[in-house]
Amino acid sequence: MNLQSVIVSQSPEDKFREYLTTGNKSQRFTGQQRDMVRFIFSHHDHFDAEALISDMQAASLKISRATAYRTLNKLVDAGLLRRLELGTRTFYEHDYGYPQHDHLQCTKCGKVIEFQNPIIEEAIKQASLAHGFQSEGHSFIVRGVCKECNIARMPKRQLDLI
Amino acid sequence: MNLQSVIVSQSPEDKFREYLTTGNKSQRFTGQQRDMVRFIFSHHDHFDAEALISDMQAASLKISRATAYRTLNKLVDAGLLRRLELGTRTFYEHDYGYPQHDHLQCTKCGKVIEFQNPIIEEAIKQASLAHGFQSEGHSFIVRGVCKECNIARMPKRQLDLI
DNA sequence: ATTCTTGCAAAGCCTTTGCAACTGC
DNA sequence: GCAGTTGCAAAGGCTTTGCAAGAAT
Repeated sequence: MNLQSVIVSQSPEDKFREYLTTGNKSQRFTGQQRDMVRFIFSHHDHFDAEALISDMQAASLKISRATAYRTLNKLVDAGLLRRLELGTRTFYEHDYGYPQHDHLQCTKCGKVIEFQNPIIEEAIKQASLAHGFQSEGHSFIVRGVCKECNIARMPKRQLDLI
Repeated sequence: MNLQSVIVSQSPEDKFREYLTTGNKSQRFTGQQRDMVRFIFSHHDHFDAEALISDMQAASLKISRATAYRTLNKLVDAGLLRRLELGTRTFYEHDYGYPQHDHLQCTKCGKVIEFQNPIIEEAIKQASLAHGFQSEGHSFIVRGVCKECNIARMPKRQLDLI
């Protein structure tokens, strides 16, 4: 996590519980779901389903693939997680308690860097207005090479010039 | 296509031929590849592999799935096509001869609207500078509801107020 | 002739799903 | 006890790939 958290009154676990029982729904909050929520909100920055499953298994937590996928979908629906489509793979990151931001993705090492820029909201507003579009969300990913990879790739001679 | 084309000196076909033989490569330009390039650059705005295959078959052009996928990858590599990751599906759009732009995607009807805004380049510049990042490209997709779908969903009473 | 491309079908990857056993409420 | 959840393994999409036959240069 690089950005400052947003202050929230409920714990992720409570928020999820609330979601599960809101409206006409009567979904259950199971032990496995509780483990997932706790694990995700104490450990991960952004991750994909497979990484979550193996990390939880490594932490001796019981988790089956099917349940992991099913619960991830619920967590997104509940507003706890945000889906992050990097290339063609789906990653997840904290949504609840974490500010809106965008991403720089390094094509060499795969690292993902978060950044914030209010200009982007402005661009969305302008484009929406121009096309009578009602925006609901966005995905903005800048691909390139991060500072570390850039230095590593640079021949020594060029480094001297900095 | 909604935006004004960029003037290019070579035909897409010639540019692809050039790519195939540039450097140490000695790749062949086959009839099927030629059909694909011609078809894509005369018909499609943006499309996915399956749509291309069935559209070409409907036009009585011979095309096998494997070759379509292989050639699409080459066309991206050659700079003729740009990959457009919408959600978790891969679409393609013209890159050569077509200006840089971004997308509004309607979550109701699936329509994709192109827009241009120089502010976005500025945002990329700022974020890259702040993180020592060397940007190579980006993907910016705004999800929401397009004008038509918005009107269709609106009760008659509210329409009267417009 | 040589080397690359094609086409089929099989395999890969990620994700969803049918169904019987199980469990939270 | 009822309705929702789990877990397995199978199936679903989309994309890649091994290999023998075919085509471009």
